[in-house]
Amino acid sequence: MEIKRTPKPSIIRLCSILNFLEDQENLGKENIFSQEIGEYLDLPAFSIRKDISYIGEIGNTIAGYNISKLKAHIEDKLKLSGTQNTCLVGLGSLGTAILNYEKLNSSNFKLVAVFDTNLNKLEMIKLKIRAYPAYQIEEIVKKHSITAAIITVPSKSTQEVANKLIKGGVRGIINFTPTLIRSGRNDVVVRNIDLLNELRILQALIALKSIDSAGE
Amino acid sequence: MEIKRTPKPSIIRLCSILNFLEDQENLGKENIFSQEIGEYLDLPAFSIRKDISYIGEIGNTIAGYNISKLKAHIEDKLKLSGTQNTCLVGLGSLGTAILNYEKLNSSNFKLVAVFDTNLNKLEMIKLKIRAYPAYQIEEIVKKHSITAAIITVPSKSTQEVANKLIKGGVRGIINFTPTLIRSGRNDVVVRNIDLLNELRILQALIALKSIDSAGE
DNA sequence: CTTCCTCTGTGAATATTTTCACTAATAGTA
DNA sequence: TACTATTAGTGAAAATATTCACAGAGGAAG
Ligand SMILES: NC(=O)c1ccc[n+]([C@@H]2O[C@H](COP(=O)([O-])OP(=O)(O)OC[C@H]3O[C@@H](n4cnc5c(N)ncnc54)[C@H](O)[C@@H]3O)[C@@H](O)[C@H]2O)c1
Ligand SMILES: NC(=O)c1ccc[n+]([C@@H]2O[C@H](COP(=O)([O-])OP(=O)(O)OC[C@H]3O[C@@H](n4cnc5c(N)ncnc54)[C@H](O)[C@@H]3O)[C@@H](O)[C@H]2O)c1
Repeated sequence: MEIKRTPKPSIIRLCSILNFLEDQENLGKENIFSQEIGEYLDLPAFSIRKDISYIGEIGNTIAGYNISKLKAHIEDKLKLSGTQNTCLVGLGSLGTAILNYEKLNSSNFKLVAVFDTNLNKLEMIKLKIRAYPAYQIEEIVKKHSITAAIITVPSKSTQEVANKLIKGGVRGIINFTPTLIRSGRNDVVVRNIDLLNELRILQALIALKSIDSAGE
Repeated sequence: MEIKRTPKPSIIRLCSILNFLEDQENLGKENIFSQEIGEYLDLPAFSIRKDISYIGEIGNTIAGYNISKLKAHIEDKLKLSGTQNTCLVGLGSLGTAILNYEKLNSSNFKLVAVFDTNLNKLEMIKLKIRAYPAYQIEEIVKKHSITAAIITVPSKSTQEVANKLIKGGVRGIINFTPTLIRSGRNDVVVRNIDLLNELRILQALIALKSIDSAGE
């Protein structure tokens, strides 16, 4: 059944499943059961099967899933195939760390530009990725058809940078800044990742778990 | 009503609300309406009120919410007050960037230790935070009652590091590594943050939005 | 003192997501 | 062939979360 819509949580889990499948394929595995995927993601097997079922029938009743087939299927249905031109804004300590992230290079996300206001820093880059001053964001984003961006600038510049990116045509932003971005449009997706907020969520969830288990 | 349990998504949103309240308080604001909070978080006002209502009545019908009162109330109910001893494992480029994160210093999360296997790197630290070799993780975590940890080691060492941390008594882990952690226990909370996975989720959600709006 | 206005808090309705129990497929085996 | 064992796929039930519409609170204005 093609018409059924996939719940957002399922989409997010499918991305994690994809990641796991890549690892398993690199380890030389060819087939995998929902059970095994579930163990990795700490979810029951039926939940994995349900997630996969949203994007169509693909498994085999006796050998489980063929890894490369399932991988291709998820990529296809979630529109994860094809190269996505990506950029990074803010070449401070966090931005530099992200440039070192080797796993990104082997993915379909291609870092084609980095931006910073500070020209001295720009001169220090030894990487092959072209660096530009921040005032060129809109122009370069357009020129290279950049669709996704990673923001690692000081908090107060976040919204300004986001505005420029969106104006240039970026449709997805990962924001490592503590300032939330408002895009004002519903065709732009933003994921905010803030360490302090994550720590708080962690702490609150731990407290919740304690209550849960007290009730058992 | 005290007995009602707070949904997990509400808890997570309350953490973001708290963050916003801090900013507003620093800006000198004293009172705030659910409407304003909602605009910031891009949610309807009734949703903000509902979230707050889970932790009890606190608002005023004419002036909205008193910011410092609401802040204290959220902190109290979500058990976010009190100092949490925290550590960082893996002092590479990402770990170093995180040590620079100034906002953490003004929070209740106190970084009391950093760990690395590489002793040369340990010698290079100029910070006040004590650094230890990785084999001391369990011992130091116990000694300082560390409850939360941030992992930024190479992917293959992730699970091993997590095991040591949990053995020492850590109950919350933020994992910046692409390898998911399995704690094997339900009193340990893990938040996995992987850039590549986030980019994929972004891309998949953008595709989903396109479908959505096509249907409108 | 009454009316009006605005804002919170919330029960109930709706929507979404997860869980469960079962069907069907397939291969190995006696 | 018939039986067993194993695993995917899936409707339906249950659980969870979001949305909505309105009651009630209380200050301001006349
Ligand atoms: N999410 C996390 O876990 C986490 C961790 C650490 C830091 N941070 C946040 O990430 C951001 C960057 O942190 P950092 O330690 O790398 O800071 P940093 O000061 O080292 O780097 C910021 C960089 O942005 C550049 N910049 C400033 N304004 C700019 C603009 N308008 N356009 C383009 N570039 C601009 C600066 O020149 C600098 O190179 C901060 O907002 C910080 O709070 C987040
Ligand atoms: N989530 C993200 O956005 C993101 C971005 C970049 C990198 N990463 C990931 O973060 C991790 C660290 O990245 P990096 O660029 O800082 O790498 P890095 O190599 O610069 O640093 C890793 C550090 O961990 C130390 N280390 C190795 N084994 C250890 C162990 N068993 N115990 C303690 N310390 C140990 C090393 O000595 C080194 O200092 C990697 O797994 C990388 O994939 C994540």
